[in-house]
Amino acid sequence: MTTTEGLTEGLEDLPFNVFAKACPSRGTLEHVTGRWGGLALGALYEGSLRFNELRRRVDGVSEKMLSQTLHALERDGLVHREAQPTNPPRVDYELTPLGRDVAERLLALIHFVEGSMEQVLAARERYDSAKA
Amino acid sequence: MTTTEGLTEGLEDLPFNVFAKACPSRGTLEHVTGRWGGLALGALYEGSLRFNELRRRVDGVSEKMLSQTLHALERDGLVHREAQPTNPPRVDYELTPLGRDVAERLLALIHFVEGSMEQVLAARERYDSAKA
DNA sequence: GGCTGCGCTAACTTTTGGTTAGCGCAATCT
DNA sequence: AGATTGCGCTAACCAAAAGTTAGCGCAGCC
Repeated sequence: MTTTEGLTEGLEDLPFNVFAKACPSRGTLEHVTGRWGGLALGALYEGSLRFNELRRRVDGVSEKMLSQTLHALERDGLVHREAQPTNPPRVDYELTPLGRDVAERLLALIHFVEGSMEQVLAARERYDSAKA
Repeated sequence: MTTTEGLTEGLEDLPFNVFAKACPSRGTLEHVTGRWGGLALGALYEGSLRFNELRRRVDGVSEKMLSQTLHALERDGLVHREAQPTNPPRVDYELTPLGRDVAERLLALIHFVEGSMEQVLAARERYDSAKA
């Protein structure tokens, strides 16, 4: 893309390829699918939320991680951050159009996994009892 | 589900909910969307592969992590592992039907992200130059 | 007038991920 | 013939990421 890169050997037709170690898409994918990134995007899909609202929605996330995660997503252009310099500060987060598109795909995956959990748990029991 | 569980407080209608800290679906989602889980599923979508074939495909993964990742996916019933006790050992991995369904959704997300990378990179430049 | 909530950030600890080395044997090069 | 590489791991160790705790300054509530 930029100038000097040899990281798409054998895949010249596709500009970006997650399977290549140095491809920037891998980093973005990690932001999106990371432990908290996915849940944050999922929660924001229903509408804009303030920081602590989001925090309560995403059960178990620490302030540090949520803040970090949101900054990464904002930098990648998936989330828009609107801070009002009032006191106490009010900061709203909402998905950008690109973020919505990503969140849709993500939610399709999330909901599918949720819906498959019985199968998954059954598979685990089989696996564990076979190995025991 | 099994017998004694009180982890879906306030969401009785949905059996599993990733947003709840203790929900087992969160763990499975992490296996699926984790750094290597996603790439492994993506690579296996094209067909069954041996351990080291997979390792070469997923650029940058260590043997330890790949092995670990595959075991988790196997336990969750997404990947089938077929080991032949020959020497040198031959171990083939392939997706289960459930794994295919998951991989399809995942690939939709992955390909969308790959296709959006120019926008993402542009957003990053904007963000970085604004903050500088 | 003391307490909580707001949205963070800095310092520290724990957990996780990653790296290196080795395993025993078979097929492949020299 | 002898050395070298590849196979699919695992154990031991080390670096990086995530989690935890504390604190910020002010506004509104009790």
